[in-house]
Amino acid sequence: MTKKQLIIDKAIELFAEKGIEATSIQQITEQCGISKGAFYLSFSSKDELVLSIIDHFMRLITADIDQVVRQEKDPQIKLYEFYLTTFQLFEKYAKFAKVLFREQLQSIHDAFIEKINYYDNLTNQATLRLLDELYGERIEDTKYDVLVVMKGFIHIYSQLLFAGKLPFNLQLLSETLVEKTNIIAEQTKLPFLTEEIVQLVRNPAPEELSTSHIIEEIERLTSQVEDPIEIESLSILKEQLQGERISQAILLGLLHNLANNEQCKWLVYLVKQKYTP
Amino acid sequence: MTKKQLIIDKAIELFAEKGIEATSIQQITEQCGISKGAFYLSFSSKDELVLSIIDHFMRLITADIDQVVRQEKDPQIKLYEFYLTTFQLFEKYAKFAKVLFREQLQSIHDAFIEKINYYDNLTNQATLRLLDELYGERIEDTKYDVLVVMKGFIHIYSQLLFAGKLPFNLQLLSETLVEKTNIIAEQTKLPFLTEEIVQLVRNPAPEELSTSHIIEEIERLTSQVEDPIEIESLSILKEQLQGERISQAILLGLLHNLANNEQCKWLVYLVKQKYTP
DNA sequence: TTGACAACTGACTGGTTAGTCATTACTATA
DNA sequence: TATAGTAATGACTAACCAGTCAGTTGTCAA
Repeated sequence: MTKKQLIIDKAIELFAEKGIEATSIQQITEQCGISKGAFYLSFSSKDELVLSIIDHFMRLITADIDQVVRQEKDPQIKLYEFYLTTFQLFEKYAKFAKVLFREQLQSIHDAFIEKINYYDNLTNQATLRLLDELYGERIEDTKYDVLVVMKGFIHIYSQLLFAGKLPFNLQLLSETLVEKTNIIAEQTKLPFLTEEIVQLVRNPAPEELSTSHIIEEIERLTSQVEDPIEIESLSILKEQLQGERISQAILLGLLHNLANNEQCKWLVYLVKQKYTP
Repeated sequence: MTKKQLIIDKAIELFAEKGIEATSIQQITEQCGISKGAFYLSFSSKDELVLSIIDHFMRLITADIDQVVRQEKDPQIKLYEFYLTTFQLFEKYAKFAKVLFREQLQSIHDAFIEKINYYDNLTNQATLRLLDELYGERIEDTKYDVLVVMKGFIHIYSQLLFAGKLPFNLQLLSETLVEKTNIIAEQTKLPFLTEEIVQLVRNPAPEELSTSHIIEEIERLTSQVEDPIEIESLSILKEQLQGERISQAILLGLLHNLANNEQCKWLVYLVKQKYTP
């Protein structure tokens, strides 16, 4: 484990316990068994640490959820898996999720909200695509309401999950939420949200999806991954993206090689967003 | 306005802007135009200020919502009014509500969560009574889920309210939530929450409802209210509660006299809880 | 063994915090 | 006007904070 990862792990623990604001760098370095100076070799400031943590976890979560929604499957099953994956991710990254819910509207720094909003919007996009597959034109008027209600379900049941000490039956919970979502989507006649939310659910900033940004991510990963297949895949992927014609078959094959490595999930997500239908 | 009230008002503003943790006593006193020492004449610590603020607003909110639910009306109309009142209260005390949502799961101090939970449970009790009126036995299996879903609706739409700069059409929002609530309550077959939540929605601590506690509240108010009718009502109320036989007619009449004064709302709520069916 | 370089340390700076308390200003009664 | 009692002040303490940097330690190659 790199020093950076160690710091992130311990910081998350402390943030979850006491909140970001109330946790000092001192306490984090003590928990890590390193000196204060060593912290500043890995991160230039406390803010950078927090932003790194948000990026780190939100990328994992966003990529996983997107992957579930992109599958070629019965949309009803995907809806179930969407809920289940979401709750499983919250369980897996419980401490981070606690921090997230905790500081939610809270700022300390506008940059934090902005970053969280950015990833939130990405997930909203994926969810809207799923809703379109599920109900299509039938919920044209109410789709934003259905989206928001789904987020409300997730939000409030997550709170219970965190308040109670677990373990909950997440499969059963997801089943009941699928039922509720279908009922709401099929029966709701009155829309509330129309255009206001379009601003809130705005498209993600496009610069993230530039080819050069993706190439950078590949180069970053090249120095981190160890598996030879993955290294070669990254190398070929770079060539493909820089070449003139891109073979979908090769692309998908390469992404498949990389999909199981947590570090590469974000890259896979970015490439799929940009180059696959 | 008392000095205490001035401090509460300005503190709420600053807390809403920057969060509780990030707001110093210094800043609060500067905003009030008083010295640091003067603050400590009104509150013994920052924690006491925060707890006072929570009490102050949660009492107003709890009492108002309880009053809506207690009316003798068509339950469907009460459901609508329940939502509308909730959102109107959030709008009225927007700054406090922001602080509440902001620090939500956050502790800084366990005492804060405990207090918020206490009032949350009171509102849950009122909501469950309303659900019983609305759907009775039909939702015996799913009533806790319906309760939680209602809270999810309120939570997530409130977040939108706070994120967007308002103004939203709260009447329309409440109408759509009535529709959604009815749909969920009448159509949901699969229960998820059963007994776990009974622990979370536990009854409020009973000591709050002791007669002596209510008498104390009357005495506290006697030195604060100015309207002669209200002063006399408090005096007679005290006699009634200390006497052996309590006349329901007199009681209700007195409560009616006091109901319009914001300061007295909590007393009215307490007496109704204890002495009226 | 030596030298070069990177990793690491922790005392230190300048700043902010909650809370205290000797002192002063004000107010009301005699 | 004199006096007693209360309200208010703000300099002060001790603790903590993020971030810095001169100096130490560890490592590896020559």
